[in-house]
Amino acid sequence: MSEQGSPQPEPRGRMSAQAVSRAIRDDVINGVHRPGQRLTEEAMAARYGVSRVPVREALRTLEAEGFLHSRPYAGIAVVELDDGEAEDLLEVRALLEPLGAARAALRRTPEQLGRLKELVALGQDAVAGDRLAEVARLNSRFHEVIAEASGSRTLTQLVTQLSQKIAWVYSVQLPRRAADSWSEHAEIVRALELGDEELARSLVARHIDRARSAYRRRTNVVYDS
Amino acid sequence: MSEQGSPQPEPRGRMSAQAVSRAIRDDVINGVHRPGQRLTEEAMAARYGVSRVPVREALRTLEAEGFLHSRPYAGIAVVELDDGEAEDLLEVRALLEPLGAARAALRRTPEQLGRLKELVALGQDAVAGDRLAEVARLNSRFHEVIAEASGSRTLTQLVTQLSQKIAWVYSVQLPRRAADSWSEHAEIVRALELGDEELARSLVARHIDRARSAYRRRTNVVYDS
DNA sequence: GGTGCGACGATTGTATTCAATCGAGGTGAG
DNA sequence: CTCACCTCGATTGAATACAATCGTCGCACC
Repeated sequence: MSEQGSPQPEPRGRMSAQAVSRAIRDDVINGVHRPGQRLTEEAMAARYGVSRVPVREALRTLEAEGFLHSRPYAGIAVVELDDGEAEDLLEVRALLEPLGAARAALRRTPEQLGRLKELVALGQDAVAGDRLAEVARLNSRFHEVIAEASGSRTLTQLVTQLSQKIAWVYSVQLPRRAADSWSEHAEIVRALELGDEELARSLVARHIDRARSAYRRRTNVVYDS
Repeated sequence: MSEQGSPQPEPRGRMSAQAVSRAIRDDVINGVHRPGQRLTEEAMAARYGVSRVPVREALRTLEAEGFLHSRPYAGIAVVELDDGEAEDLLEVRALLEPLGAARAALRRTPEQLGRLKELVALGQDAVAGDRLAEVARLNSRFHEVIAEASGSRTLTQLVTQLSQKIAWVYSVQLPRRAADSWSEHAEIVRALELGDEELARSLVARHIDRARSAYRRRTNVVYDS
């Protein structure tokens, strides 16, 4: 454990348990807390400027989401990523997201469509500006919003977990990025706007297939999703 | 909120946070806490014989798992099940579990095979003895063990969440049960023992399809999975 | 010199206490 | 009579304090 130079790395006012949860999750996804690293409650409390109680609640949440692992009295640590983990995540996503997209084409609200367009704009902007962490975050959010638009709470929850984990895997394992996927995102939004169920389904399926093969080649396209 | 006659309904010694989490989850699945019902921290603390702190941690865990829903200062309540929720769960499971079964056929250990055989025996016994809650629990466990045997942490986590939710949906919405599915379970175990990937995949796919159509007919087979 | 045992420090788990916020019920003015 | 406002009770959110447990280091003993 290295000494902590800065107690509050992001002093965005005093955080509550939910905010602590988000902050720790972001720090895990962005590699601030590395896989296998042990997270002591007191260190987290100091880091985020709260007491141990909200920290514990946040850690339980993240444990349930699969980012952390704990055993009684043995402490809590960041999950170690298996080699096959990334491929598993992409394979499962390849099963789930086309289904969600097809439903979203039928059920999306105008508000959701607007948010998606906004996300595409922000994403393309972040790509142009080379802001990697922001690209990853927007990517996850994009797929989460589509899942929400499917109207299925089950799909929403699962896709949200998956896309966050995928962003994590990418950021930890691959320090590169891709730009093209955001034009595919724009295509997907258009299909949703048209309400074309099968087009949305196939576009998302192809989109994710490309991400998978790009990942397999370990080259170029990353942060794709 | 009716008055609490019995402070500790299951006095299995003093519970810790993890045990409280399991206990509340079981009570939700078995309909003790009904959908929409608000769960105050103090009532839970009294019910399970601990203070509010471990209760809060358990509630955060269950919230992340999707059984409960909370908003700041608005309290925490059992999620209300949509009408389409059950079908969504079954549809997603129909996508995921055949994949898990195929992998399990290749990677299952002898220990896991033994546990599955034991579960089949226990399940058939519980069916014969008409112990509904136990049948549901064993059902979930059976599918969870197969997912574990797939060697994919992603699949394990998702299938575990799904099977528990499905047990919940069934127990809340349908007060009937089925016996036959356990003979199908036995068939699946045999395929895993043979190491036949495609047989395992197709048996699980058919198994879940039957559960889905049974559910749609709203008759006979329940607690099937 | 190696090994087993025991005490200490560190960390987690829980309880108690206090502060912040929300909603319901009452009260008074219009 | 209706509605706005305000006060109060209840509940959640957070901090502090205390107890239980684990790992490690050191020492005695074999």
